[in-house]
Amino acid sequence: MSKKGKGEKSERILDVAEELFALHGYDGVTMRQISTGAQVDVALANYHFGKKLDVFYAVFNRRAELLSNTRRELLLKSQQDATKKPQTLEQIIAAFLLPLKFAQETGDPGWKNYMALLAYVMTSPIWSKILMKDNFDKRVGEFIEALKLAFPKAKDEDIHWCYHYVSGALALTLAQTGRIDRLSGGLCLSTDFDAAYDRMIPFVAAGFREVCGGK
Amino acid sequence: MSKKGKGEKSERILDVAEELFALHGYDGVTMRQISTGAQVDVALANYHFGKKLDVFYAVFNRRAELLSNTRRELLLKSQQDATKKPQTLEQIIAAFLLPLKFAQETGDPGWKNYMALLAYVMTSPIWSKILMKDNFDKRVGEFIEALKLAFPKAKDEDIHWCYHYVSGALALTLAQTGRIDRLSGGLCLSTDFDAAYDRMIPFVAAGFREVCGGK
DNA sequence: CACTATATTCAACAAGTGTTGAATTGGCAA
DNA sequence: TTGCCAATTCAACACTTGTTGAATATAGTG
Repeated sequence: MSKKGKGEKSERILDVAEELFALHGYDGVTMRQISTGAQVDVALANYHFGKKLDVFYAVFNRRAELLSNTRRELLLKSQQDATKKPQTLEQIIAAFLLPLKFAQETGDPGWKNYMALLAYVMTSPIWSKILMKDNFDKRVGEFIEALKLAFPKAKDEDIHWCYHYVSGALALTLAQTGRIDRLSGGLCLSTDFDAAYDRMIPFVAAGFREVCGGK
Repeated sequence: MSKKGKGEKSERILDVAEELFALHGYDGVTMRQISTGAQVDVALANYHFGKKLDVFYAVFNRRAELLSNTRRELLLKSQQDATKKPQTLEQIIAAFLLPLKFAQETGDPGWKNYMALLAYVMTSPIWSKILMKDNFDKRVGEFIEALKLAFPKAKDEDIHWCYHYVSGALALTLAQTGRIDRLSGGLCLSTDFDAAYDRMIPFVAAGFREVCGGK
């Protein structure tokens, strides 16, 4: 039914590629590592997706749309709930962050790898320009518009910088580098997205109120 | 005088490698790209530094110590200034962030590349484990101790997560991906570290106070 | 000058890279 | 059966990779 990659081997290739790209980056992964990991011939990935670059794109796009749609749904839903008044700041931020938490809770272990891949793309000077503009920038635009409504007196400059900090805190969380595990002596775990998001929302909400005006 | 790499060609190699590694990552750069960029033979980098991995380490370590020392100096200085009472939260955060701003202001264009490299290392699941433990983790430990003094009632868990958010906001700023430029329509610039740090300090300070207790 | 140690280049190797055209398999329809 | 198309494997290609040992240049010292 789907346009590309019907077979199960095709999805296995994407799964393995997802994990490897997330861990080693685009250039740190070879087609043979992918194919041996998926237990298929080296030529099969090329047959299904085209060049190595297209494999990378296929991996990235596979879950991008789903994530983007969930974000929009949550944002719209919270807008409808708060009929008259603008949404609360926490609602806006939650609509932006929680879809990642929900994806994690589906149980599909591939999401964990995809989030690390997303962090890799977000922080790369090269990939961020190529891959973030299609799906993600549109949602970010809506997110920023909602923030402008929540802080009508704030300068656009301030809102964009504050969003930038949220984006950074999120990216490092998605990356799951394990650094917080070591620094905290095991008290905090990189993979504990519940703990991460529960604190991140009040943290960045307070930051927004401080920088973008009282309210 | 220095133990390694006296010649100017040797430094040219590090400069070019620094720029390329920051942009493309470790695996995205070849020894020949480095050598042609530095206008030297391909074997020279091996002669001076050893294997490709050692070149990468040499690039990273060249400025790591200097940065780490500046951080300690600023942290100690602010501790002495506020003799009795613990430092203000803003002082602690500034001691952590401003050394990067100062390095930028030296005029050496290499620092810009090094910061992108630092972001690459910080967000990489692999490199962060290898490279951050020597110089940086020690300073982070002192930083977190100072935060514990500033928030004596806070749970260690909360402090570590909040530091994690600061670290993420910093990393994405250092990466200079140019994304904020595009999203803001040119209103904000990735390379404008002044604008980034001036807002980042009050932003994360408010976040800390929210999550780690009133004060 | 000669001697020496360092710095730099030259030439080449073995291994690994992405990619592709041909060959093979497998299932399904006529 | 036969034919057909998609999926998969096989084998190989041209090219690039990191690395190294030998050769050459350079500069400092006696």
